[in-house]
Amino acid sequence: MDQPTPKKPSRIQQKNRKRILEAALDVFSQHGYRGATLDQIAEAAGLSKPNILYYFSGKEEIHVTLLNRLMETWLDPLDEMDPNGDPLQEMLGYVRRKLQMSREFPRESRLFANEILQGAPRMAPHLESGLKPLFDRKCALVREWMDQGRLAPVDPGHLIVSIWATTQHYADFDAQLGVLMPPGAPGAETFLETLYTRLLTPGR
Amino acid sequence: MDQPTPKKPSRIQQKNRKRILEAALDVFSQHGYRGATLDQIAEAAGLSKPNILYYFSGKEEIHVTLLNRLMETWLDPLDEMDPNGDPLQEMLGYVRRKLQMSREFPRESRLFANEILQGAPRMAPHLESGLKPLFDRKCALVREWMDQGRLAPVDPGHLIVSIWATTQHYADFDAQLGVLMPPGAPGAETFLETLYTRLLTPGR
DNA sequence: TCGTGACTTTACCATTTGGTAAAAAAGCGG
DNA sequence: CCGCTTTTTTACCAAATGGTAAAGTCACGA
Repeated sequence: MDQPTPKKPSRIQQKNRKRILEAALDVFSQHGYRGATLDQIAEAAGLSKPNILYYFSGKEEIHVTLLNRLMETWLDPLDEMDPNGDPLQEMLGYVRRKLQMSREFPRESRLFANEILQGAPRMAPHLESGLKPLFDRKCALVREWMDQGRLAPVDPGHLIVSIWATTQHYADFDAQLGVLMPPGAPGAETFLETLYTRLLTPGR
Repeated sequence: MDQPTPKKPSRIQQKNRKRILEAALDVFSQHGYRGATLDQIAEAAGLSKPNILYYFSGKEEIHVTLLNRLMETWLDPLDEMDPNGDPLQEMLGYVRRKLQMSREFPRESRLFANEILQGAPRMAPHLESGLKPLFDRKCALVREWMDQGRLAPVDPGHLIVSIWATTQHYADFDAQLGVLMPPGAPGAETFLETLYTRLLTPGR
């Protein structure tokens, strides 16, 4: 009932595709799309270049596959925000999850940042169809909370964007932060919790 | 008294170097270092490739020149923070100047972001020698203000980093924001002013 | 106006890069 | 162990790319 045309992928195929994607994530996140080469990916994956092209039709398909996989998990923290929870705690929980995700998947974060920096040439559709609706929904939720007086009023859109900005920064600008602060940037959680608590706590 | 070894650059030399750097800023900021090609830069500058290599010894020298010029102006807003001014107003003024700079020089912002994302291979020395000392100095100033009770206490380092993150985001992630919000993201100034006012206003 | 040095162009190169063809080698069900 | 499919390797290729050599062309002071 579920393999009409695409045959089931063999074990070895699954394994090698995974290895390639893993290697490609390393390379793309470090050098960007154009800066990455198939040879680099091949070496990192421990496979020959033509062998990689046996599993993927080209460089772009690898990249697109990575972006697709990324979008699946990238939006989870935002999606998990619960309309029935305590507003402030929900917001802080989101900040915490997003920061943790940046820390846990810095390569994914950089892959994303690289793509956006370059004008999102291979991801514009995803933004429109995947991110936009969720973003709008959560903006509405936040606005509702504010209207009810359960969060201090600010522009919901800018609020969410600022959360992305601050949390992603720790992954994407690691090279800069490493020069300025003790590695790992301890205290980021505390700082961001303070920041958003003071911003969002209602009633002067 | 000021041309010991390097002869004075002729008018035409000045003009063409400027054109090349202008074109290179376009190209590098859009495609990153490895994604940019000399041919692209040449075309954007309206010069032939070998002609460009008459003015610069190679691709890397153009890039490094841009980064050097960038650092000169990039730190100005932070430098302008006045120890004798009103703490909160100084901080808000810094946020405003930084945001304005991101808006006015988005290419420079992206050039910088690209370089950092890639691990700052051509800029690490600048960070250490140019940015670090200024950063430390301003952290000390902010901490002083907090100790005097003139700003609400938070980690000064994370505070400054968060200002970079939020303000740069508007330039660097333009492609993403364009999908989510009305173009130009009006209201960013207002939002950031609210954010940092609530964070930093002393006394509960 | 003429020579000389500053600037440009034309014609190339060697390497790298994404990608292909086809032969060789594994796997694997029977 | 056989035959067929899946996987991997070897040997290439055309285009792109950073860069060079050397022959012009231009500008301008004497």
